Amino acid sequence: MTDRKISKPTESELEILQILWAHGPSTVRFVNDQLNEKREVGYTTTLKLMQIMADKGLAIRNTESRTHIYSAAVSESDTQEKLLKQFLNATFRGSAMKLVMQTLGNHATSPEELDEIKALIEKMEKDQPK
Amino acid sequence: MTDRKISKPTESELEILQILWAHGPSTVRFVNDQLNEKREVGYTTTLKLMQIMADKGLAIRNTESRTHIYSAAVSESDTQEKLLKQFLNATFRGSAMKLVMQTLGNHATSPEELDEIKALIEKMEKDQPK
DNA sequence: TACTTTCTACGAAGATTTTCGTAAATAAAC
DNA sequence: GTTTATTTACGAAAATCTTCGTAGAAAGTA
Repeated sequence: MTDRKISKPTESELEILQILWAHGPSTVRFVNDQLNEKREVGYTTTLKLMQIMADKGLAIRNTESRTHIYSAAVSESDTQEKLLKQFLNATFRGSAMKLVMQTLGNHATSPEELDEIKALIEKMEKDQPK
Repeated sequence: MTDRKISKPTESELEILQILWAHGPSTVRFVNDQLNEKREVGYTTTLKLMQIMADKGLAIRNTESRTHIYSAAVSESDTQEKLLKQFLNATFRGSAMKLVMQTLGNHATSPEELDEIKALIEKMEKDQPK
């Protein structure tokens, strides 16, 4: 169905989107091979999921040749932003700060990355001073 | 079933956990009322969910009085940490930095909170210098 | 050409999650 | 004491998500 609003991808759909974002337009075979590097998935399972994604408007498919080519129809950053918002509300009751603190505290971040984050914070403080 | 490993809460279960974390041990009636401030949910729906949560080990119930009292059986921070890890991998392919940047960039954070985050970063850099 | 492989379409089974109706027990109200 | 309201238990329907089997078309191979 060509729905007005694009629905939130399921976990499996997100997995496929990650592959499409990382590798660009791909065949079902390629996506399935990628998935199978992590876990066993049947070919028709992947096919069906990608067809559903095309239906939902999450992917676009080019049917010119017999082997269809699928591409992501939603951008990575838009999707991340939307999912982040939901996750933030559902899991951290909307507290961006708690999420950031928890992330920094528990997940590896290089000194360069920390500097980059600090720079962003300082920029934000400058733009909107106390 | 008393399962060894406590399973990841579903969205609805997480919603209920949030209420239990925020308000402490509660009755089904109270939780249902809280839920209904956001959206319409039937009483027996909430009851069933909470019974399932007790089965799964996500909640503990006290059945001493007729009106059972449920409490969270998992801690808020442990659950956040577990869910964050999964979300980070699924949505940001494991890049903690991208998630932090995206969060700071798009979600309101007060100057005080920004300072607190900056302080954490500086502490991390001191503990593990370049 | 005949055989094999690869691909899409389709439908449906399986699994999980969410919802609720009904019944029975207990408590409260009259 | 009878009626009404509240609560739990149970089961199953509904909704969503995941998986795959089968069939047929198209392409490749001997």
